[in-house]
Amino acid sequence: MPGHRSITEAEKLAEAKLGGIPIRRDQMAAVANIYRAAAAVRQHLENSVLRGSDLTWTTFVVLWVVWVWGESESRHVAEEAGISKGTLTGVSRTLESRGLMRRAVHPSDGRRVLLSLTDEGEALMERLFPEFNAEETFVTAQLSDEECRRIAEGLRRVVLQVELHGEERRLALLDGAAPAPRRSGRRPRS
Amino acid sequence: MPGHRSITEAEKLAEAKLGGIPIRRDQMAAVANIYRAAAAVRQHLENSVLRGSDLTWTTFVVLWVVWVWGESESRHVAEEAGISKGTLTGVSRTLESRGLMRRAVHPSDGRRVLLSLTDEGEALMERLFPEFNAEETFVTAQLSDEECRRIAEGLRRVVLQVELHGEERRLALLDGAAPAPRRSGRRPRS
DNA sequence: GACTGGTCGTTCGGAGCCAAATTGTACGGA
DNA sequence: TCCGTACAATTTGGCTCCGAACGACCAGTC
Repeated sequence: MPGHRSITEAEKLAEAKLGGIPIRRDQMAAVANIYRAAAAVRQHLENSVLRGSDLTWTTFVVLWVVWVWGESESRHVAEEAGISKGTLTGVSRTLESRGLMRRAVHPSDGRRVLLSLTDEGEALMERLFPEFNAEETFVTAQLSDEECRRIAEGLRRVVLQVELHGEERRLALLDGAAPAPRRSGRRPRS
Repeated sequence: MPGHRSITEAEKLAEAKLGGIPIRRDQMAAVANIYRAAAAVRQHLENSVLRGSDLTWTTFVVLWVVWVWGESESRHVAEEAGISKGTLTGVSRTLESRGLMRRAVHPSDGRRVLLSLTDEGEALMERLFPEFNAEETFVTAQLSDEECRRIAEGLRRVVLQVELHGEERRLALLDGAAPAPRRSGRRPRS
């Protein structure tokens, strides 16, 4: 498990490494812990309630989105679930093959695909969600309701900051330079 | 981008779906936002400072851990970086092949491997870390220092809760039943 | 020395993931 | 009707990740 050596200690070492160049420690600690917590929570949930139903975090989130919002177009589902359209294609087909999800073409626009839960999927979520929520409660057991709300609100602001200004910021950083292609992924044809 | 439909609205829908079964909303919102924020932050950092040096989040974290803590045994690095031993094997070899990291067998125990940065790796981190920290500051720009500290502290409690009591909890949930094997992963030889 | 049990890192199978390229549908003008 | 553009999902390629199985190694015991 991560974090046995304290983060605050790490901050000091990092600062020493840089010999005087100042570091925003609070921001560093916040980001580091966001990621740690996300990984810990995901791992715990996959290894407790989800494993039993043979779901991963991603498949569960996709099911959850469709369950909550009802029949939806797939690009919206991808957006809500925080995954790319390409990933959703695979995930939704897996779920379809397991009889939990339906995929139908939009009645008036042949390009779009509508996702909805089957009765079986519906039943699964009704059973699973309370269990899931119980584990959410477990992992946050050291926080009061008020603290949970505070944290949720703070993190919402982080997400919003990136959504609203991230693109612009990245462009500014590049400063006109070439956007440096991703190492993985499909290569240009030529 | 995720989250255009509000989470609070989703909570109400989920509760309605369950027809009276109570949900811990604050805990649900906290967990959902932890994950959203982690994904958003990771994406922003990979697409800004890391992309230029052809690093992913994981490779950067591994470099960072070794940079901060100095030469370390690989199982400790995996633990600190929050990745599995298996993943670290691949990552550290990639970094070695790029001349950023050294891998040496432990002088007195032939099983262990010691990881350290090369001069080139050291130089890269000295250049990169301030840039990284600047983006950490960017994503948390809507939060005060005090709020960053509060959030970091709250999330630390979440991580600790899972680390300290997660295993026990998962065993209790299974209640003696078989641990339900993972779908993916290496199969027995037989 | 040969067992034995425990602890390393490594291997490997399957799922996930992104983003570019591609395919297919829609729709407004020539 | 035939284009061209726009926008939808899908395919594809490369990489990441976990975790079970595995093999190398260590220490203790007989």
